[in-house]
Amino acid sequence: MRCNRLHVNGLPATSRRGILREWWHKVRGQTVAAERKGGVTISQVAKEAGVARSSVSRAYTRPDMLSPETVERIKAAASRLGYVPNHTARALSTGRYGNVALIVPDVANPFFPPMIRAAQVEADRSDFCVFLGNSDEDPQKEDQLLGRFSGQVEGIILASPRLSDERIAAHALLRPLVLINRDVKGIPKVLIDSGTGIAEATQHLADFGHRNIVYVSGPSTSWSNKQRRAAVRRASRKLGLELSFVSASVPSFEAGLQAVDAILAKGATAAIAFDDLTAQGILAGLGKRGVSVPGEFSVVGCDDALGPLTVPSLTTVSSRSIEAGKLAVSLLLEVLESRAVRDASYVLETHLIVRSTTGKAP
Amino acid sequence: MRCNRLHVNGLPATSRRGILREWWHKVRGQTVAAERKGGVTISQVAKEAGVARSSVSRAYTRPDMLSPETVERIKAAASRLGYVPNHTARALSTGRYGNVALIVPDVANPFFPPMIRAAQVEADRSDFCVFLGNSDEDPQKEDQLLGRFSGQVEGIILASPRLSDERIAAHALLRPLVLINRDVKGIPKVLIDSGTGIAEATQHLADFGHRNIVYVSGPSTSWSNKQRRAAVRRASRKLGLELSFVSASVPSFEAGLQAVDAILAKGATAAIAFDDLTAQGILAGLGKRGVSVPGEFSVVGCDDALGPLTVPSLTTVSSRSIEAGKLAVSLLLEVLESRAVRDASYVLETHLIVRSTTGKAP
DNA sequence: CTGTTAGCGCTTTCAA
DNA sequence: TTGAAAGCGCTAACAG
Repeated sequence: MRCNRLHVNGLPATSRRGILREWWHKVRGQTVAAERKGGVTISQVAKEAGVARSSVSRAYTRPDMLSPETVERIKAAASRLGYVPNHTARALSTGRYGNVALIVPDVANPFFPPMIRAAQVEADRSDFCVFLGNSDEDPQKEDQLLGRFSGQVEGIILASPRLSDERIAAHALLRPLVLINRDVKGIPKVLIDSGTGIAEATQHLADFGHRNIVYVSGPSTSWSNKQRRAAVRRASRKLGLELSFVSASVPSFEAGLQAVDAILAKGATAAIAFDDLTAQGILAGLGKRGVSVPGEFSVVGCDDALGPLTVPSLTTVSSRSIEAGKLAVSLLLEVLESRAVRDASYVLETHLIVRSTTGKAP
Repeated sequence: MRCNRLHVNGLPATSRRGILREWWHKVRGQTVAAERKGGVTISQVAKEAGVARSSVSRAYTRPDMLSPETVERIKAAASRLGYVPNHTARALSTGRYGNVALIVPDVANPFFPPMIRAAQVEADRSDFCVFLGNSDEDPQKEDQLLGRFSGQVEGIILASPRLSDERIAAHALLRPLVLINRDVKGIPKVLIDSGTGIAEATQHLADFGHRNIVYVSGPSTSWSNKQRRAAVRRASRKLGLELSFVSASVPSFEAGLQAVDAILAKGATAAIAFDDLTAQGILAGLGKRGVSVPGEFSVVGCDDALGPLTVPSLTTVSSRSIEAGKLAVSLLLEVLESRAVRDASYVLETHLIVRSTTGKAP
């Protein structure tokens, strides 16, 4: 009974097909019908089980609406045919995709992977798949990704966007949107408040007798950067420290390395970097110039992206990126469920993690 | 964790809607119709442009079939309404999803992000979106993800799968599949041959006078682990080194840290670790026990996941994960295009990168 | 409880 | 070059 149906339409199958089919049977033990393009449809199952198509549908979505035996019979027929519900068709019909998108500026920046992972896990718990987008720190690209995704996802999470407030707001009207580390009015967000940690860092340096420090800033369109910059400024003023700025526009090891000359030229004895990657670059540059850390110079990073993994281990500000990823997803799902724009902000505070790259001023 | 401020703007939902709509007009100047569920449809554009729905469709998919003015008129109407083609509906109709999935064991393992990024970029070049899956090093989870994705993607890339050959083969029948760092007969794959690099590493240690070394192995289901293990074994035998094994079943900093006692107990003077994360953990553990590196003990990692970023910088084996990601995608797209299972294997060779964690045997 | 009947938004023959 | 119409596979009223 299994194999006959497809042969009836006459055309001799190529021998290649034959081989494939045999293998199929060995591996899965399913009927030939399943070999077709996409797969078995609801109609075939309906016919096989002798019920209406809607009943098959219900067997999967609202089994409680059917008699147990019917469900049983349908499921049996389905598995006999190797039926798998078509996600896409379902989405078209319900308007629910069961997908969310996550867009980050750079997957390879160690700040993001833990966040991505957390988001992925959380989405999975609610049976959502996640699209990942990498904007390469480019607003244009970000905009483009947003557009491409928005047709097939329930909602979007935008992490550390480099896009303008206006464009973000525009997209937020098309799809539920949740922001991470960006504050746009009316849009739900998760903010990692590195300000608190940065303030502690500044205090920490002052305690060690540093009087002249520099903040090595990150991307100009980054909310986090603005926030951190403001925090050092505020704290320095309060503590009477001399503060100057050096800019490393892209957060990377390279950028930090290249910033070292400028940093040293400022006559500072300590630097607070936009992030750990930059800090690590600075450390490398300092080493290359024979400046010892923390003996002659102190460095603090931000985001605790590398953990205690490096030597000397980096004094940094905790990041909470894992919680942020998880929260963003659950916030998004909540918004989706309530179908209302909850203008919520979760703020995660941070603190200084003292390790080995800071010490007494020389 | 200090205090998390949760601030929710508490306007009643109804009045918010009014405000939202007004804002909409300000920001985008679009019609209220666009506010509806998903967005503007082909029919609305058709009406606006005074043409048939099919023409609107053609304006996007086969503009050459239409007169230039008609296309123009349609595009104009479309942008006036803010029309965006519905990816899902299109997929249902054509059977082409325009998506690929990438499944990795652990996004947060620094080996993968560069690969993910490369894959993402390459897919993007051909206008494909990528689903990201994180299996958490769990075969079950991997299987599950495979199932969930397969209904909405063109093809799947499985990086360093922990799944059995049988299950992989089974999935390969349902969807085009490309493997990274796994060798299953009949399935196209990209292999990073760390064997060459590992052999060099062993030679390097022998040159430094080490006679007793240990290989700290990774996940038992990992193809790369088998390959590396075999490579050290082969090289050690050839060089007449004494070799023992310690197992760190999950590749992580933690696992490396915990393996140190066992390593020291073997009486070895050098260790080759499954990957850089593990190596870094070993380094930390050694430091904790006051064993100096490379003075008293040499360590070599694998995958060059951390670059020269750490201090002392890790002697390791190059990884080529970026090329692997890129290749895997282009291989997959090629398979999709030709609709034939090209049983291709790309093999990327590696080499030793000598940095600062290896030295003369004590 | 279950079947019938419309669609979801788009593509794709087939005619005109 | 364009339009009409028939689906893609599934869900969701609305009747029985």
